Formats: sequence, C-alpha cells, structure tokens
Amino acid sequence: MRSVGVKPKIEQAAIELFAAHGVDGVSIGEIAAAAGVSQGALYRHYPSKEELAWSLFSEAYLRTGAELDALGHQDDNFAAHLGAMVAHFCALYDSDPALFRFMLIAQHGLLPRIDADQRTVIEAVADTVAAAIATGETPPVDRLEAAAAIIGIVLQTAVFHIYDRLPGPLSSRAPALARAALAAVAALGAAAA
Amino acid sequence: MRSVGVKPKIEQAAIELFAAHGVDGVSIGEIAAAAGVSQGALYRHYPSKEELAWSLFSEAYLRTGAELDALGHQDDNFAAHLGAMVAHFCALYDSDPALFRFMLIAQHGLLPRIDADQRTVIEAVADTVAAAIATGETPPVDRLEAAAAIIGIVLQTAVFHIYDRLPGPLSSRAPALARAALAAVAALGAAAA
Amino acid sequence: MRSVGVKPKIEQAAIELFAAHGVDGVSIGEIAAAAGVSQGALYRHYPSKEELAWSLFSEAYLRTGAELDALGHQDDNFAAHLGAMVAHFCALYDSDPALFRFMLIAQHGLLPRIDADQRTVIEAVADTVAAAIATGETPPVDRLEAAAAIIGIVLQTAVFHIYDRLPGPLSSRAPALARAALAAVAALGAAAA
Amino acid sequence: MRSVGVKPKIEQAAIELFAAHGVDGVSIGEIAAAAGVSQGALYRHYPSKEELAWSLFSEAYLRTGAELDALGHQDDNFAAHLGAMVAHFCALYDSDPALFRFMLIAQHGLLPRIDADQRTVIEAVADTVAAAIATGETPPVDRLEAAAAIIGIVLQTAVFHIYDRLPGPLSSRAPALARAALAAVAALGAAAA
DNA sequence: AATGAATGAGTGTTCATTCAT
DNA sequence: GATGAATGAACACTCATTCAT
Repeated sequence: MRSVGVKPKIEQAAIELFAAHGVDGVSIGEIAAAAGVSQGALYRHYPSKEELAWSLFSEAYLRTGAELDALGHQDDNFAAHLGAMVAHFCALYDSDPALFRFMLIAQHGLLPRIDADQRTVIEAVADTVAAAIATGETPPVDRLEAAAAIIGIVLQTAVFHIYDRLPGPLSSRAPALARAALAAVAALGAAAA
Repeated sequence: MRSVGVKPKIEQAAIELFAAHGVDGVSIGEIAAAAGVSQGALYRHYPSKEELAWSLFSEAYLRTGAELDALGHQDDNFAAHLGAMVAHFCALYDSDPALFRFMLIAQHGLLPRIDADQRTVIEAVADTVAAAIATGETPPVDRLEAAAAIIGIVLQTAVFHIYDRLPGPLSSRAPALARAALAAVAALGAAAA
Repeated sequence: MRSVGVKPKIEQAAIELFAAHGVDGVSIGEIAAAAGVSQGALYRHYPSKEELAWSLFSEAYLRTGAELDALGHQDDNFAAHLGAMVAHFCALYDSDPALFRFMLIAQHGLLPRIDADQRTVIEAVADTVAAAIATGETPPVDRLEAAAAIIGIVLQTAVFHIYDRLPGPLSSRAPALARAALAAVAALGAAAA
Repeated sequence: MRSVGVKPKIEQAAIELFAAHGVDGVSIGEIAAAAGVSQGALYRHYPSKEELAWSLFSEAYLRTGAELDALGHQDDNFAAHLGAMVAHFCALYDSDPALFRFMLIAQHGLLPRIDADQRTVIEAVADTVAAAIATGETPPVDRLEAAAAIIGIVLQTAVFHIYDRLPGPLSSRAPALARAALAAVAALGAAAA
C-alpha cells in the first residue's frame, strides 16, 4: 500500500531522463535508479526500453490530440476555437515541461509509428481550420499548411522557452500567440502580391 | 587521386545516418561502412563521434545564420527582407533535406554548446524584426517572440514536409510563408482584445 | 550454491595472468575466460581493469607490511626479529609465488599510488633496524639504506627462484638469508677503510 | 648530416618512455613523436615495437654483464673485485637512470629471451664469488645464492633511489654497499647457529 | 512480485603495421 | 629514405535483457 505505485514512479523518472538526454542517451539502469526500483522490476511493467518510450510518447501525444479535439465540440467561432486550443496547449506545457521536451525530442524516432488514421494535434488543428473555411471565417487555404503555421508558432515559442530565450509561463503568451496564428492563417489565404 | 576525398564521404554518410536515426542511434561502424572507409580512418579526421556530430552541426547551424545575416545588408523594407530570408531558408532545405533533418534532430543535444554570443538564425531574424520596429514598419513587439513565430512557421512547415504531410518543394511555399510570418508579427504587436 | 564465489575466481585468475604477462599484457577477456565468467560479470565486482589490478596489489602489499609489523611486537633481539621477518616473507612467497611475481611486476606502475604515510614492508623493516640501533645491537646506519639491503637480499633471491636460478622452497634458505641480512646491516655501519 | 642520427633519437625516446610507462604502456606514435620522426620511419630501423624493446634491453643487459666481466680480469682480491663491480654498477645507474629503470621494468617480460649460456651480470658476479671460494677468501657458498645477495643489495638500493627513498648519487653509497655485500656473502657461508 | 547477479552482443576508440606517394 | 593516411584487429567497457533465488 505505497502511496505511489511503482509504475508512475518509473514513468515520471523515464520522462524526465528522456527529456534531458534523449531515449538513446538513458539506460535502463538510470531509469530504475531514479525511480527507486530494480532493473528487473522495470520489465514487469514494460517489455523493453523501446516499448516504454513508445508507450509514454504515444499516450501523451494522442491524449493531447484528444484534448484539443474535445475543445472543438463547442459552436464557437474560429478565433475563439483557436484561442482555446492555444491556451490549452500552453497550459499543458506549463504544467509539465519535461513531458513536452520529451515529446519534442522523441517525435523524430517515434512519430512514424503513430497510425496514419489516428487523430492527433495535427488533425485537430487542421479540422478546425477546415471548419473555419467552410463557414467562410477564413479564406480557403491548405488545411495542413495552415496547421503547420499554427502549430509552428506555438511550438517554437515553447522551444525558445525551453532554451531560456523567453521567460515566464507560456500561458501568459497564449492570447498573443492565438492572434498571431489567426493572422498567419488569414495571410496564407491571401493572394500573392 | 581519388575523385572524392575521404572527409567529404564521411561527412555525407554521417549526416544522412544521423538524420535518419539520431546521433546516438548510429554507430561508428555504420558511418564508416556507408562512407566506404575503415573505422580507424574516421579518427584521422575527427577525434570522436561526438566531435564529428558537433562539428557537422555547429558548422551548418552557424553557416545558416551567417547566410541569413548576409541577406540583411540591403536597404530593403521589412517585407522584402523577411521574404528573402524565408526564401533562402526554403532553398537551403530543398537543396539538402538530410542536413536539415539532422539539424532538427541534433539541436536538442547540441544547441547548448553553441556560444551564447554567436550569431545564429535566431539573432538574424530577431535583428531584422528589431530594425523593422525602429523604422515603424512593425508595431513594437518582443523581438524574440516575433522571431519564434517566424521561425516556427517556416520550420514546422519543413517538419510537415519531412513527415510527408506536405508535398512539393518547400521553395514553392516561400511567398505564402513569408506573408504568414509578416502577418503573425503584426498581430503579435496588436493590443489584446 | 556454487562452491566458490565469482570474486575469488576472478582474483585468482587475474593474479596469475598479471604475474605471467603484466597488467597491460592481459585483457579483460582473458581474465574472464580464465575465471570462467563473462566479461560483464567482472564489472560487477571491479569498476575497471586498472582498479582490479590496484585493488589486488594494494591489498597484498599492505597486508604483507601489516603482517611483518605484527611480528615486531615481541621483545626479541634484533637477530631474532630479523629472522622472523625473513622467515615470514619466505613462507609467504612459497605459499603463493604468483602473488609475489604479480607484486614484483606491478610495483613499477602501482607503488606511486600507495599513500606515503601507509605502513609497508619498508617501514616495518626500517623500524626494526631503528629499534636495533636504539638498543645498541647494531651500529648507527641509515635505516632506509639498511632496509634496502635487507629487502634486496631476500627479494633478489626470490627473483632468482622465479627465474629458476635457485631451486627448492625459499623457506629453506630463510636462516641463511637472515644471517646475510644481519651481517650486511652491521657492515653498512662499519667505518670505511 | 644531422648532428644526431635518427636511430639514437628513437632509442633515447623509447628508453625514457619505456622507463616511465612500461613497454606495453607506450605506443609507437608516442615514441615517434618524442623522437621527432614519423611512425613509418621507425619501421625502417626496427621491425616491430617488441623488437625495439628487445634490442634495447638485450644490448644494455649484455653490455652491463660484459663490462662487469672486463673488470674481473685483474688479479685483485675478492674485496677489491667486488668493490670495483659495485662501483661500476652505481656509476652506470647514475649516468643513465632511465636506462636502469627500463631494464628493471622490462626484465620481467624480456629476461626469458636471454640465452641461458650468455654471460650476464649474474654470471659475472657468480664467477667472482666462485673465484673467491677457490682462493679461500670466502667460505664455500652457493655461488648463485651469493650473487643474489650481492645483486639484491645494490639493485634494491637503486630501487629505493628511484622511488625517492634515498637521496644523492648512488655512487656515493658504493663503498658501503660493497662492504655490505662482502659481509653478506661471508655470512651466507657461516654455519647455522 | 521483486531482486540483482550474470550474460553476451555491441560500442567507441586505440594502435601496430602497411604502403602509395 | 621518409611520410602519414589507411587498415583492421584488438581493447576496455556498457547495457538491454534474462533468470535463479
């Protein structure tokens, strides 16, 4: 009857170490030591280090997408929608920067394993753009190109925060980021000069 | 009288393998095999795998920053400036996508080793924003927040391209990306509603 | 329920191989093979080959000094003292010639790591000489010069034994060696002709 | 027409490095660098590192034996003989301590390669003892046991000098060492009490 | 369920040696 | 004769994984 089970301790330790040194840069022994369990115990919960990383990544990645999806079921206008999404994203980052850094690092190895028809952050954002085009709130743009701009604005700001280029909680920048994203999408749809 | 020296072959092989599997995911043996040289030969040119990765990264990263810097010495207006930078960035990506993917992957481990007072892409973009603020072409914004938005829009579009979410050469999207970046910066400077 | 633990097997194998080929002349793989364990198992007991050699050397070297020290606490006269020390030394050699050869070989690399204020064979012998000078049993001599002569006589005889120049157990020569050492010390103290 | 040929430079560098780190602890590259020549040049003079070490060792070892032999062709008495040998040995040590340390270290690996019927320091000393027994200057003793005592006294004093246990030139101790050696041999021949 | 000793394949690196120039 | 780039077989060491207890 430990107050905290062994699995959450492993996950917390793994995420922080993966975030700091990359998946390949962390050994099972280090994770076990940080979690306060034996190496063998780790294998009772995860069949391999790769599966541990994959499990942590896919769960966090898909959950984030699902949360953004859930925000979209209100009949807000595009600006409100986008603002809610950006705010949610920033709040997630502020609540667990290590998890974020882990996702940022691990994506290059693990994104290809995400099923193409899964709903992710990309689908959630792209669909929101598509809806805005349908209602005429935004000129017709490539939904994925727009999603890239929106996600890029928020993500790169988070990266700057990670590398100490920008101070304070990310959430305080959420309104400005949302405005910037909205403007970027509108500009994408404008005809070339 | 080999047509190609051994060092370029090592660098080409290393960049492609690092881009595909990450620095930690590639062995010296794999690099040597791909370059068609022995493992020992590698150590005549680089003292360690870590130094090889660092040398490739820092050179490419700083060179990119210097090239963007060089674009800024014309007395263009902000929009033209930004357009030239974005276009140059996209052209670089198109000319060597593997190098780009490598930089994207390796930054998490190697960016901290970049001297804080070196001029990088970030400084080049941020200074351009600052100049635009000085001439009144853009409302006053945090130059780094603006740089994050600009870089994020371009970089994330490149990431989507890497993961096959967006087709065609990146350069064909450069004008739209530049418009989006310009609009995003302007929006960042607008007062909150 | 192995009859012999893995650590003693490693130590035995290492001492014999080090004695035969020197520390640098033996690979971890050879030690592991001789001990009948895997290479990795070795690192559970010693952090490196260098530490394995150092641990074996310093333990044997300091233990030998401590044993000679222990012999000195009886109120024997100098001749009896010296005889006991020489006899003990010869008995040690006879009981484990490989350990001795190892110490002989390894001293050139490892002696400098022995703390200067540790009690070793040298201190034990030199102090015995000093005590004999104090009681007038021996004329005043440089205690270290005397220790060198005593140790040299015994050690070089052991070396000749190792290289098959002298047969039989070393212990059978102990009385003669003790007489020779005693005479050498006395002669060191005599005035030059 | 260099003032110093390449071979002496290689030998000097090799002896000093071998003396400091042991034969196995020095690489060809280090010797070449210390000698100021290329690695390849080394192989024009010696077919391998082992042969270089062997050549340096056997030449110095046999030369020392020959020099001691040469001292013995005068019709001195035993004491004078022994005194001359010890003095010569100490002078050799003082003139090139690195060569001595090299011989001390290298003997464990290279002595077995010395032909059993070669005349070495051991034979020179043992024959001198045998001659003294024949003239009755010394009681009958095992000539090799006596040689061990004599050599041990001198060598161990040199070892103490190397490890900074004894100061000053070894030659200043030669007379005392010779007296001690003489007394030790006489004592070896005395009947046990 | 948990441990931690043991495994053995794999890693980055060194180095004696060769050889085209 | 001399050079130094190249080789390839070691080497010390790490680590994901297994398994007896």
